[in-house]
Amino acid sequence: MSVPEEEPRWLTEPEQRTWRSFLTANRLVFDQVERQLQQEAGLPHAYFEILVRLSEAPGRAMRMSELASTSLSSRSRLSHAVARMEEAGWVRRKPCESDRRGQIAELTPEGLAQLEGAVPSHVEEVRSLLFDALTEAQREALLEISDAIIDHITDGDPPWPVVPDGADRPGQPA
Amino acid sequence: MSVPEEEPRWLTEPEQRTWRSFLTANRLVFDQVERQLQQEAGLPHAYFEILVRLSEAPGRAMRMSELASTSLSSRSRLSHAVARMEEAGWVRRKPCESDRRGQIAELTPEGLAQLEGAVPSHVEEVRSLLFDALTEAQREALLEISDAIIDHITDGDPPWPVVPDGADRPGQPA
DNA sequence: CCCAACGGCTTGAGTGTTCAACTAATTCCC
DNA sequence: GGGAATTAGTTGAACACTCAAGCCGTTGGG
Repeated sequence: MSVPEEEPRWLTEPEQRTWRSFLTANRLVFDQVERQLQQEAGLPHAYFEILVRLSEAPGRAMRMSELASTSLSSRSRLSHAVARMEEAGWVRRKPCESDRRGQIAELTPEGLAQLEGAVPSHVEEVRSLLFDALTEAQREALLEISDAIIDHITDGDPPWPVVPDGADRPGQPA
Repeated sequence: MSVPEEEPRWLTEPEQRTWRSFLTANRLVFDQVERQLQQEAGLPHAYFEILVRLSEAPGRAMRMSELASTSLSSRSRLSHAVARMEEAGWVRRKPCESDRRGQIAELTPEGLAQLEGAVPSHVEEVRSLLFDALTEAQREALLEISDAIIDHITDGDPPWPVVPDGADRPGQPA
């Protein structure tokens, strides 16, 4: 109804095509990842990511707020998610010693088993959806592009370290 | 719980980094697009996309099933979404002449106004989130990569024509 | 010391998405 | 032509996410 006074900088035609393709590619990939994970392991991708982050943390435990930011989740979302996963027995909540406001989420053995059960087919799916479609040069370009976007948006303050520090097991995609 | 018998093809370390960055970049971009559109125009991105597709269709009307596939929406999702947008007065349902099972969704003037009100700030957001982060070469690479992914997944049968055919107005991102 | 501001986390209502089940019209094909 | 299979679309229940509000702890001046 109300149109801003200034004419916005429209997208050029190539930009628009890029945006639409980017959007489409993303929907296709992530919708399928979501479906696959839900079917094979009965968990949404957001939960999977939370479990991955927890599994990589020292002691397989992490402060709620830290877990929220590393898994790109709002606090609210994480709260709901951990509540559900606690019911499922995959996660335990513990009070935080140093700050009585805090909560620590800890991955249970059952949660780890759940995660490890979900990983193989998920990895397979990611490979077949994404990497099988790309040449090595494209893969590399995609990494650089993604990092450029992340840097731009977070202003050089990425939500998690680029190189995961968990060293005792093969890396998990998240 | 049940682990497949064959060791899956693990992701290489560069592949894993690429996947994580891709995932992160995507979340950052699309979460923000969603938030922005919700705040400024009070509609989710999925609804916005539906309105865009409708606005580009001849007669600003389209069969439900066609609309579903061009907007990358499930039939169920579209049904719910159109129901809501019909309540809001943005869309009208009409019976389909040639197939009495069919329904035709038509964009109302109010719906068009809603869309046109939402576009400028959305375009601005897309530009500042995505294109401001990329060089022209990267933008081009992103287009090629996205198209490669789309082709791979849809097996050369993209859900909508690459070049939008609406000609009487500046292109809208979706 | 105390009160106000802040930070960490949870909660509940509202909304969107999914999945499976369902109705109804159409097509296939014997 | 008639009945099975298919296609179009809707519906409701289950679930996840968002937003705003709220509850404690903690911190930082006066």
